[in-house]
Amino acid sequence: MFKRTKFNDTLLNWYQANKRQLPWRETSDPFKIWLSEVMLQQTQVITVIPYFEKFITKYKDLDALANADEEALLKDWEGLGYYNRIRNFHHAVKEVQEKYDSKVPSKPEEFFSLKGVGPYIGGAVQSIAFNNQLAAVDGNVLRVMTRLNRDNRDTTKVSVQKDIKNFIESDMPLEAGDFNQALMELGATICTPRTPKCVVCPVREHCEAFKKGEVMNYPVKKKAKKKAEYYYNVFFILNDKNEVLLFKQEGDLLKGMYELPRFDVDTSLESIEEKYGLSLSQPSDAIGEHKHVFTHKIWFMEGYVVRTTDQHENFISLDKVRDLPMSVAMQKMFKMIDGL
DNA sequence: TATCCGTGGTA
DNA sequence: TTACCAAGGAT
Repeated sequence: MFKRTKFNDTLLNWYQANKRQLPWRETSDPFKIWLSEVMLQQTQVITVIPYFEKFITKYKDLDALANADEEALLKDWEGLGYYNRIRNFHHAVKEVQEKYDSKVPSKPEEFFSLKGVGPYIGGAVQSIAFNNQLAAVDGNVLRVMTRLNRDNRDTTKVSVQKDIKNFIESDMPLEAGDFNQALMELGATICTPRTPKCVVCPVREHCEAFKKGEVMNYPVKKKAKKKAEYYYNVFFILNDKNEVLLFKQEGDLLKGMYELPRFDVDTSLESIEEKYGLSLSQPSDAIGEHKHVFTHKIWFMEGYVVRTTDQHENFISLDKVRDLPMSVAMQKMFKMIDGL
């Protein structure tokens, strides 16, 4: 273990002199700080910035977002991924509106009970917005701490993350929010995964891995599973008014987003006709193909055009399609029929 | 606890 | 190309 007191001071001083100007650092509004942390979950700063600006412009305060329609929020979130984040945030914000008079709870136990608030977001918001003495342990912090301590435990384990959180909180500086952000900032800009800039690291004298020349050995984590591959035919089912058949996605993946009919490649046209109660023309030749990579799976999609003269309540004019929340996978499919 | 959730960037 | 990673949480 390294000497925490001196380390804390050195890191805080480095942070004050080197911190990046980020939009969410220009506000003290707990609602906006919370929103930024939800967006930043598993998402890079550079990606989040334009979405954060759009949201705080469109939703000025907690009530504005609480009163918004879920579909409008999903549309604004479109392209950011992990769509349950905004659905959970919407749910949580409505709970704050009802139970806490639209004021973000400054009591950790109340805040942690809200949907989508886990150890990281809870610690981050409570420390940054209310200066509660809690750690915010993200991937940056895990990397920094395991290098400092030559901690070779598997950081994908929640138990290890929890232990590191406790270690940080055992000697938390008074400026808890700044300290959490300092640890993350160090990880994001100096103590990076592939090419850490140890030569300019303000705390390298405290770093056991640096002293041993083993920085690249940390963090230790279990290898990711290979992605499962799925092969689909995706259908543009068009009626005589040139409207397209579209459905709101159910299940876990992309829940709430709209999608074209998507079937395993060996699905017969007859079973599709039966499912929708439509009489369909023979599919066109494939109009394009697209590979889409998710965290745990890969979709290989091939697009086809099919015609029908039958009625169905899910036909939507192509003009209105762009107003619906749509995953990037489906956006790429729709580019195949531009000009059709 | 292990697995599932999006998307874009990098070496 | 492949694998990894990014201010993680729910189940």
